[in-house]
Amino acid sequence: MGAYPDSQAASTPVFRRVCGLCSLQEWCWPVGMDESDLQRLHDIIQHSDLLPAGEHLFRTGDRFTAIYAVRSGCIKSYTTDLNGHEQVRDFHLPGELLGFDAVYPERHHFNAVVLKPASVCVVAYQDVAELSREFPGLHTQILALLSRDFARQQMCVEGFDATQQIAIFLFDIERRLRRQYDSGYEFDLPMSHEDVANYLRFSPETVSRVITKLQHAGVIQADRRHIRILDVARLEKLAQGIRPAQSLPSA
Amino acid sequence: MGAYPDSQAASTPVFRRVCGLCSLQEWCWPVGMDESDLQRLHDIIQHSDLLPAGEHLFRTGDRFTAIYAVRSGCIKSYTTDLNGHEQVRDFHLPGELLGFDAVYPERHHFNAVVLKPASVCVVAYQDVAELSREFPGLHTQILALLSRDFARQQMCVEGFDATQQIAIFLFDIERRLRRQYDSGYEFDLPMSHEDVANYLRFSPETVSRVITKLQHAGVIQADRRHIRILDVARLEKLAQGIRPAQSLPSA
DNA sequence: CGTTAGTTTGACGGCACTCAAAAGTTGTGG
DNA sequence: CCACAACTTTTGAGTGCCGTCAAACTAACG
Repeated sequence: MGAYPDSQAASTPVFRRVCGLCSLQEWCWPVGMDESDLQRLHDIIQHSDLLPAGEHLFRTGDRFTAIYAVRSGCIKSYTTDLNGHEQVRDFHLPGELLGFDAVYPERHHFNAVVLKPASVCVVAYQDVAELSREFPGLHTQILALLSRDFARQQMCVEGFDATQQIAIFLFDIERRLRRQYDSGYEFDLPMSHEDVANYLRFSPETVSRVITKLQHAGVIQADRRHIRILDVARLEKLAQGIRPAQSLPSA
Repeated sequence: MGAYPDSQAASTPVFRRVCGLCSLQEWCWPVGMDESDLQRLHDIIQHSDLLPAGEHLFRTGDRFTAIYAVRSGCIKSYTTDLNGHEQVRDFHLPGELLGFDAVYPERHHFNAVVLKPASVCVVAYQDVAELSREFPGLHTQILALLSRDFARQQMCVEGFDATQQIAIFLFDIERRLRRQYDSGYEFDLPMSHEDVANYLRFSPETVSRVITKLQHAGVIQADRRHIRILDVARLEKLAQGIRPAQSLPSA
């Protein structure tokens, strides 16, 4: 599945150092660093092997030690409420950060589990603090990434009804996956409909029904998790909630 | 209303320097700074006069120049979608920051308007960058505040139904107002029911109905915006979504 | 005192949830 | 390779929560 080379597997159990030239830089740290700076950065950042689905990066209550940058695959963050009900908080795709939630009060607020086999970069938080003293732009960069992800996450609950929500979701996921590999508006959802439904606070049945509806309307083509956007402009209109002359059959 | 002295009004139009000892420090910047450090900080931070309701701190698209810390009153942040519908994003109470949303791409993503006459502290973003070079802990502190506010905001959309959502909301607002002034679980909502409804994505009628229901159940006492929590434990249970033996009449 | 905005209350309808079952897919062991 | 189990997705029927529409009421302000 990997669209780019991903580690020459080794035997170390958890995280190990790999990179010659960190594939992360182009996504995460485009702060004005020269060759030798990057070398130092690589000495600090730890790259994981490919983590299997189901493995946890951290769990609620774990002590905050490091931040993670997703390089490939997909991470799901979720909480479990007092009734034992799981609530998906976010999906983390390549080029996105997670872990900053726990800066205060130094404990993680949620669980992070691998959904689709993933490799991540790990930076001890104390190293971040140290690094940012040397590279003043780094903290701005971190804030920019948090700012971007925050805005994105907000977007996903803006929908008025299920159709708009899911249009937003599909449009958003496609754009984020595109950062990694442009596949011409055709892609596989990294998560199950059940996770999508949980994330958007709908039932899995509703997700299925809406996708079917979008398909009948000719906006997308879908076979289970495999999605192909046929009419990008129309999907975007739906995502933006253009209601006048809504051309979708309501049933 | 002010629980603490708030500026000896002056004639300068927008923001001006005031403080002898910044009232913000206890909320926002408890980084190990000594007396003289604080003095320098005060030379940089600008304190506003009391801003009247309706005044905007910034609007969508405005260039990002500064971050704001609320000292008193209440700020509402909101967006307006393509249909002209207003969507409330958050309420900002004393001790909370806003403006970091715009670190990337250097434009504000939403509007910020004064709901209840407010005074704020303003820090030019370039000054933040400069300051944090001197005070390594400052950036951690900023991240901690963002982390806290982020977690809080997440919490407010976790509700399963309208009753739980509003219980969460009331419980949360009370706790945040308490930072400023402990009034024994009695307080005035700084925003209209309409804004609450918009924020929680309900209709104003639903908010009103739920509040009435909570009142009949003896959990709170309410007269329009004035709220008094009678049974804190029960409200917290509702907020946490304890469903077994739910003791509220459904009508 | 009149006007306006905000809140409360009621009746009705629709969107999404629940319950239920079938169809398709994936994984496992014989 | 096939059979079986477990899971995911799809589809249908009925229900309920909340939105919409509407009207009465209260508070605030000039």
